[in-house]
Amino acid sequence: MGLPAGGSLSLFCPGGDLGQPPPAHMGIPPPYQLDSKLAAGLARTPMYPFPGGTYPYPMLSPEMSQVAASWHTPSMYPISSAASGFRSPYPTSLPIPSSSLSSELYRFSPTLGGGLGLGLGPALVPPPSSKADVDSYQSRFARSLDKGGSSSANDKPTEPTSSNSKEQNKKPHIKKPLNAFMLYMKEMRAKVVAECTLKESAAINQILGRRWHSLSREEQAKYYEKARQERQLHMQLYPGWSARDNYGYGSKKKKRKKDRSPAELGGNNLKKCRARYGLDQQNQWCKPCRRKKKCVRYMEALAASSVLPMPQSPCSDEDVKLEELSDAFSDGEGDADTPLNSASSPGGLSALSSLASPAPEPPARHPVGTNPRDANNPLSVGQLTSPAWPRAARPPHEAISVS
DNA sequence: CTCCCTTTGAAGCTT
DNA sequence: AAGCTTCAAAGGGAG
Repeated sequence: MGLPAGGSLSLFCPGGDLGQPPPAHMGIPPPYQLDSKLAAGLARTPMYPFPGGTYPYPMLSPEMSQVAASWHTPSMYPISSAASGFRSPYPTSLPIPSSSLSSELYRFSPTLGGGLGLGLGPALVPPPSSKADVDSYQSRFARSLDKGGSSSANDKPTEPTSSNSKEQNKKPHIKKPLNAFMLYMKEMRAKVVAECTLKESAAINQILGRRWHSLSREEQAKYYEKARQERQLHMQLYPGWSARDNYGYGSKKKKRKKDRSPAELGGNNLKKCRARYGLDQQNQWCKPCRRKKKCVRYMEALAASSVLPMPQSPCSDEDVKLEELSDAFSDGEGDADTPLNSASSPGGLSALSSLASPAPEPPARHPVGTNPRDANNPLSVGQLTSPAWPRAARPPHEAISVS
């Protein structure tokens, strides 16, 4: 599905030498934060299999390295002050450097920064030193938020300024500040897209994820610093804001990847069709499941079992889609063997990453696209320099995979 | 039209 | 405290 049809992604990005994923600074934590999470993250494996033996993007080629270097030229990150501070622990106190403010503002006010805000020079916009300025930024930001609809509970800083009731319904919500990787993605996405004909965000993000790992510490530090500044500015702009405010935002994505272990929830009845019937009995699946939508049976079971109603996505496509992905590599038999959960969700991954131990054991299973049985798989354990799948402990729910 | 995918990281929530 | 979940961006794909 998410895969570029046809498989051979090399077509999408000529000159790709990504078959040699860069260990780069694998395991090197952010400069200011030596936590296991990142280390775990560094070892993640892309979910998009890149069949055909080549990782289709030249992100790691020397050529690209040069490009990447140019991307981080001072002109792009004129925040030399910030850069200079990367090495040392951050001065945790405000005030935020003006550079950071501007970097933040581009995001809060798209009109200021455009899509690739990071590319903006810092001093383009003065920091919201005055309340009027802050209000201005807030309102701009709020206006930029309506695209997804919202049901956020809080939203104190931004009241619905829109005229129509529809927009009032979906109160603009204050979005989370971008983290380092998100900032990086935002900046680099266009370049990756330009270099490759590939446009699918999922695939692009995989590339960006790998590139992220290939970045040097200093390069990553820039983004961590940026992210930190974003957070600080965000706190300034919206003192009372909490990430919790956005939970359930838009009524979608809610618990997208939540119920990963139906068994835990109540046995077979609470299994989704895929888990209950297996791949080879898809004809038994409920219609939504076949369509990769909510599993009605699951929903019913949930309701019947008085478990909290699941507003979303019980029939997580994770499994299904990953099946499909994994099927591209190994037919069927490996299904239960595929790291469905790992592959699936951001949440799952995050959770998994948090499980990572400093010295992860060799992965018991192989992420999609790293099937060692596939000798041609560029992402196979043998070929990857970063096979260390962070999951030292296998999530129990993997057992629910249909065998 | 709506939701999913896919990535990492931050933060909230749950146990 | 540790583990888990959600959300942040993005845009094509799929139903």
